[in-house]
Amino acid sequence: MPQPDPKKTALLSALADHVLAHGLNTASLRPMAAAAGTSDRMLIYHFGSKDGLIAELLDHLAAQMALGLDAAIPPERYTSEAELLKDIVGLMRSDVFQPYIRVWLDIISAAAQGSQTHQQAGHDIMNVYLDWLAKRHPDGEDGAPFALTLIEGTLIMDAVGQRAITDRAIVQAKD
Amino acid sequence: MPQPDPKKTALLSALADHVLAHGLNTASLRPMAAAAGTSDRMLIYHFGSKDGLIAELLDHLAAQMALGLDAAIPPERYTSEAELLKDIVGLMRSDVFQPYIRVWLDIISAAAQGSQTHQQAGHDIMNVYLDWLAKRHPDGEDGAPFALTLIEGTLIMDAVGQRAITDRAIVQAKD
DNA sequence: TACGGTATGTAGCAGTTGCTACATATCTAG
DNA sequence: CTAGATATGTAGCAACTGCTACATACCGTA
Repeated sequence: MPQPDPKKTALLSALADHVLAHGLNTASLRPMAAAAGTSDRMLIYHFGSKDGLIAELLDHLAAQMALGLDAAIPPERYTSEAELLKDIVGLMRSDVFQPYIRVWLDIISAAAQGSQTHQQAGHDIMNVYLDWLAKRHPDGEDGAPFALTLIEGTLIMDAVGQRAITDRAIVQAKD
Repeated sequence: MPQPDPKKTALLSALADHVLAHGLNTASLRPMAAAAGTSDRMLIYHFGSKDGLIAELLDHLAAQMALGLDAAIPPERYTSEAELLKDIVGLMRSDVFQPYIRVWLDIISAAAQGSQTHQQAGHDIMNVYLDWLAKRHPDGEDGAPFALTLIEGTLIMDAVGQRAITDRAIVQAKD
């Protein structure tokens, strides 16, 4: 019983835009509602609670980002891990993906604090990303976990303005 | 003019305990004050603003964790990168360090959202950690950036309950 | 003993939080 | 045509946010 529910989907799109622009963990109902052209009252009505809203919103965002990833790097196997890593890091630093990275790090932070909602979403997203990588990595499924972990590390480095460390790390990945 | 200011230091210790137990980004003045045996009024008086408090608190926490790291793994050079990584990941998963990791991921999240205070602290912490690693890594300064980035990645994997990916990644680091 | 900085308690302000009560519209099925 | 679900607006609640005004205490110096 997959119910697309166009109303909710429209809301989620507007909410996603707002969260990508203003952050996830600091988002509160009233500003979100304003951005979506409704009231906090309506958000609770449709999603039951803020937590319910966040759960659906994270699904929506994950699907959105997955589409973007496929479009940016088609599923063809690289011959060099270093090249793959370089392309991905470049992608993550692009204006298109930066907002998603910010939300992603918000998810991580909330998950680490014990939020089941965020941990669940993060867990699923990682599985999708792992598959995505396995299709492109020279070593397929065998190389994906390592590459994925390294890429996540680069997100942290970049977030605190340590791009130089990122850059030195990825060239040394396979030497 | 280094002013240790024992009053502030005592406050910071209590505040650090509270933040390690309850999270950084969700911490507000009144609960913190209660944990430190004062009032929000006094915290503002001593630190000027919440942001000022956070800045000093992050310094305090960073120094505290640096001590813990030195105590846990003395500065002796490993002969195997895999062994070093394994020990560090084990350390980061220990009950002693888990609270610091949670705070660390809070710092990352806030830094990514553009907080100068958090980005600055995160930047400095990474430099300290890089030095720490260089003294223990088989390849010294040449190997530290790679190892550091990989370790940061493992923190994210673990946070979303994907320890299996972490484990597969670190055994493949040097093969 | 009077004075001036340091320190601290009590109240409070204006704004925000997630969420609810209640009334009312709109739409759909019998 | 009418009953019941679906949807939406208006108000409001109690708790909490960072921060400030103000009055008062302490405490070393002159």
